Formats: sequence, C-alpha cells, structure tokens
Amino acid sequence: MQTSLRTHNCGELRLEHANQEASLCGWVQKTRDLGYILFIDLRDRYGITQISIKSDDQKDIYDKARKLGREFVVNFKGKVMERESKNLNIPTGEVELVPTSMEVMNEAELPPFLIEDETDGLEDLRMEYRYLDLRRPKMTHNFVMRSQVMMATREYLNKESFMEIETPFLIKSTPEGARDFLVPSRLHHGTFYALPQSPQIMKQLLMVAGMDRYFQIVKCFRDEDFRGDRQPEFTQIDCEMSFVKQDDVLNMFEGMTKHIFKSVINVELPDFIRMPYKDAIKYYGTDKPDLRFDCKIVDLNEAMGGTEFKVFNNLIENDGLIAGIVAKGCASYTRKKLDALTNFVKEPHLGASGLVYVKFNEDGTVKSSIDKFYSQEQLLKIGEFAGAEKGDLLLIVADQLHGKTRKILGQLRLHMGRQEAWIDEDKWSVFWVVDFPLFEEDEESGKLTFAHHPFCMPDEENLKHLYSDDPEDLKKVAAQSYDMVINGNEIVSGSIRVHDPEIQTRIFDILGLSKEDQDAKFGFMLKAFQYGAPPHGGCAFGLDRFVMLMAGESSIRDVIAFPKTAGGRDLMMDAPASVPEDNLGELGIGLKK
RNA sequence: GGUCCGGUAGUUCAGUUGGUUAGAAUACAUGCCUGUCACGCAUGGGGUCGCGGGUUCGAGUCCCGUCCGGACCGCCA
Repeated sequence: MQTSLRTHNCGELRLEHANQEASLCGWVQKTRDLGYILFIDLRDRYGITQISIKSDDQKDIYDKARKLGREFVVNFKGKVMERESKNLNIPTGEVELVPTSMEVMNEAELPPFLIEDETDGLEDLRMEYRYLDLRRPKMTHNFVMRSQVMMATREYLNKESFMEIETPFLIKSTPEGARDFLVPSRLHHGTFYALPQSPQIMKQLLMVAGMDRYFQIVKCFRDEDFRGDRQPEFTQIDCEMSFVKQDDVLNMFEGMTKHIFKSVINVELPDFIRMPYKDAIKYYGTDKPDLRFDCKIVDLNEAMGGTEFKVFNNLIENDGLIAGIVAKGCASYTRKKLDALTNFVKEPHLGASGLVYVKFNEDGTVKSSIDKFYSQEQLLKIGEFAGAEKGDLLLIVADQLHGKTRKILGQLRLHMGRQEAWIDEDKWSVFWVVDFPLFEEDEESGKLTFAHHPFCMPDEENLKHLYSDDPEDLKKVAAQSYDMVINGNEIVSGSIRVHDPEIQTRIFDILGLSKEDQDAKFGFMLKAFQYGAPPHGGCAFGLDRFVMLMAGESSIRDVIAFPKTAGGRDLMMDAPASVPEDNLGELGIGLKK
C-alpha cells in the first residue's frame, strides 16, 4: 500500500509491525478525548487504525488533534506501538499509531448522518449524500464483493474462451415487453432511439456473426415502476454460446456460479438439481422456490372427498384443487395466530376465500376448522395422507383455479418459513428450474402469451404441435429455457434460441404479431437468420441481485453505487430535471402545457 | 394507474379533545477526566413543525391542494 503519502493503509497494521515507522492517511471517524490522552479512529477503505496522542508527550499534536472534526482527511506519521489495552474486535486492534507529525489534508463539514456501520440516517438522506454513505465499512464491503464477483466472472469466462463485446445503448425501440426509455434524435426530428432492456437481439446477431462465445457485463434499462428490488437501470452478466444444447449451457454456468461462490465467499456449492417447471409449481407454488426448507404442497382432492362438506365436494367434482402444506410443530398455534394466517391468504393480491386448519395435537386428538364435516378418524386419515405427524398443523386452501391455489400455498409456505425461522441463513439453495412452457395461458382471461420471451426454442419433441391451431396443443410445447434460482430469487434466466427464421416467424404469428409488425420490429433479425445462423443459446445473470444475496443484503440499492429511489429519482444530482426550452427545440420536441 | 403510511432540532423520533416559552435521545460546541474503543461527567447552542391555501380568537395538531420519501397492488416478455 506504499505511496508517496502513506506507507500502509488503515487496515493492515498488526503486532508484527510494532516499533516500525508508519505514515497513515484517512478520514477521522471518531475521536475520544480522555484529557491526558486522545484517541482517533482513522478510517479508509481497508479498515480502522487507532491513533493515540498523549498530551504531555506530544503537546503540539495533541492540541491540534483535539480540533479535528469528523471526516477530516488527515495524514499521521509516527511509530506503530503495541497497545496497552487491546481491542480484539478489530483486526488492527492490537496496535496503534503514536504520531510524531500530523497534517490536515482537508477539512470537512459535519456530515448529516453518522458514518459508521450502524448509521442514524434514513435511506433518502443516505442517497442524497451517497458518497458519504459509501464510506461506511458495511457499504464499502458490498462494493469490494461486487468487484470480486465481476473479476471472478471475467476470470472464468476468459478461461472458457468467451469474448467480452460491447453492444450499443442507442438502439431501436422494440416494445416486446417492458417500456423502453426513449432518447430523441436531434438529427432526425420525430424519431427516437431506445435504451436496451437487454442486449438479447444483439447477442444473437453476434452468434450469427460467428463470435461463438460472448459475454458482457452490461447495463440494461426498463422504464417501469420501481420497487425496493427493482431499478430503472440494472446490470446483467449477459452470455451467449454457439453450437450448444441446453445441458452445455447449464453446465457452463453452473460451473461459473460455483467458481464465483468459491472465490468470493469460499462456499463450495454442491451440484445443482434440475427441477422441472411443473414440479416447482406443483410442490412449491412458484417457479422460484426457496429450498432452504422443505414443506411441499400436498394435493388433497382424493383425501378430502366423501363427506357432507359441499364446498369441497363441489370443487372435487368440478376439477378444482384442494391442497395444503404441513407446518411442522405448529399444532400449538393459537386462535390469534391462525386468524393472522387466514388474513394473510385473504389479502387481495392472493385472494383466498378462506383457510382451513387441522391441528394434530401431541395427545393424538385432532382439532380443525372443519370438525363439523369431518370425523376425527377422517381427519387422522387426511393427516396421514398429507404426511402430518403429532404436533403438526395442516393448512388447507382450495380454489377452482389450480394455479391460484398453488400460488397462495406457495406464498403461505414462504410466510411460514420466515415466521417460524425454518430458513437456515447459512445455507444456500442454488439450482436450475427447467422445461418452462413456451406459452402461458392467463387462467382468468384465457389469453395465450409467451412465458419467457419469443426467442426461445421449442423442445424437439413437441415442435410438431407448434403448427397446430389448437391452443391445447400449443400449451404442450415446452421451451428449452431455464432459470437459476438462488434462495428463492430468480438470478439467471436463459434459453436455447430459435435460429430458424421459419420457426421464429411461426412463433410471432401465434402471438398475433402481424407480418408488418414482425417486419418493422424484428425484420433485421429475421433477415440475419437467413444468412446461416448457428444453433445457439445463453443466459443472463442479474448481477445486482446476485451480489445482494452474497453480501447478505435485502435491497439491491445496497449494492448499486448510485441508485435511484422508488420514484426513479436520483436524490444526489436531482435527476430527472427539466431542460431549457431551446434544447427541446433543437430536438424537435414541445412539452404539453 | 391504484391503495396505504410518513415529512417536527444536523440526525432518529415524541408531541394528549386545537390552547403559555415545541421536547427526548444522539450528534455538535466548551470545560473536566491517567487507556478509551457506544468512553464518562458537567454546561451550552441548535426549529420557516415539507410547501401553499382554508377553518378558528388561536393550527405542529383539523380540512383542501401540492411536493418529497416509503410499503404494497397493477406493471416488470
């Protein structure tokens, strides 16, 4: 760490350096003046080192140092000494620097919040003074980790012959999915560039261009409403490979993920399971299950019939779905707790009509909300069917729509997992979900849309169904697409792509895209495919979320250097902002009054 | 686009049916303190109660509007 201003950084001095001369530069985090002695915590990116100044030994420095304010930038030169009383909580805690000289390199205004791990500032204030927030050791650590993830990515992909190629940010708007950010063209009034939502089409064209293996750590832009975990601009590790089948892609990026985990946080991940999409939905009610705890959804239609309970009988007759989860050890739940769970599933966004509970008490008795309709024996049988043991609580949801029942139970499962602390925070759940459907039917409207994006290759087995006009046949078509799920978060998404212009055109047709639209939006792509497109596929990692999980943070804002608020504002530079009317005129734009 | 919560000292918050001089903690300043590391003790300074309008003898408090922040729904192939 030697430079012309310092010999060491603030994180590296140890007992072995005792009695050596050292020069340290950093920020004053805190001073503790005991009268005869003054302690200063000097901080930089690497850590904190204590400076110790006695008033009788170093009167001049002591008097000057007492006037240091928080966040002053200071250089101390002196001798490293073993401390009289050590602080084993920090790596440098066995030594301190006893200075023979002090230079204030820059003074600082009093910062608006405490620049320590446990800050008193709320998020908006931290955003406005982001450069101060980033000085906090916790934040610094997140960005060290982010950098390491990017380095490990490049290291791995470089070894595997991937090329890093930049693709343009000013492209054509192709509103296939989310809203585009638009950039007006000054030279061609009335026309607009769009910022890419992802380099999807460009990377496919790079495969047509014969680049064979491409990657890019790249910003993507989406002009949707934002959330705590969603930003208008975010970073993807975007990857694509030629002459591959699905397994090749899965193996490659499973390897990369293991490499990153090993080199950044020293975790050895076991081989990833590959869970069919259908199973994910069936057992966990979501396409991104958190497998750090078990608790699968159990279908109960065949166990719940044959009684006087009309609600369930009707559902069984009409092919509805009754299903439940077994909450281990929760039979002792009070009325209040059960009511809270009922309210949870009844919330509008889940919309359950109710929640049935069956308590399998430790003494062998059974208590349920459907005691009126089911005998103890019947309930015990149902419990056996569901795999519930003494002390367990069976929670049952039923709805005509299968998808809805499973979604509710999936959410309830997660809720219980958090509430009962079933999730082992030291554990990692990393695996692939595969065999997504190509098309998805909205259960309420019955409309057919693509589940992933329209460039996914149908699986070979069901390719023939693609040319059927029957929606039921179309729904059988699976896509060669896959997601990597980490602790219940979709971190990677990818597919084998369509490289045959005929199949691509057919998929656009099915989606109801007119020939004119196809030509206007994707003509250049369809044309390129006529000039020898290789079979290819790839994926994209959501870097922000990936780093967030590794750093143990709950918001991607904590791993993005200068993030925006939920309203899409940058509080530090105060963007977006208005521009002078002249500038708009140049662009051929007028504002609505 | 919708629903809800919030905006009071540098900061985090409290502030009773509308009623004297708007409080606490922390931060800051000054002094004291022989080893602190959340140092301790004492004293002190610090407020356009987001902004605009209204009701009222009187508004931090009630009403309307507006701006900002947050949570959630829709949206996010």
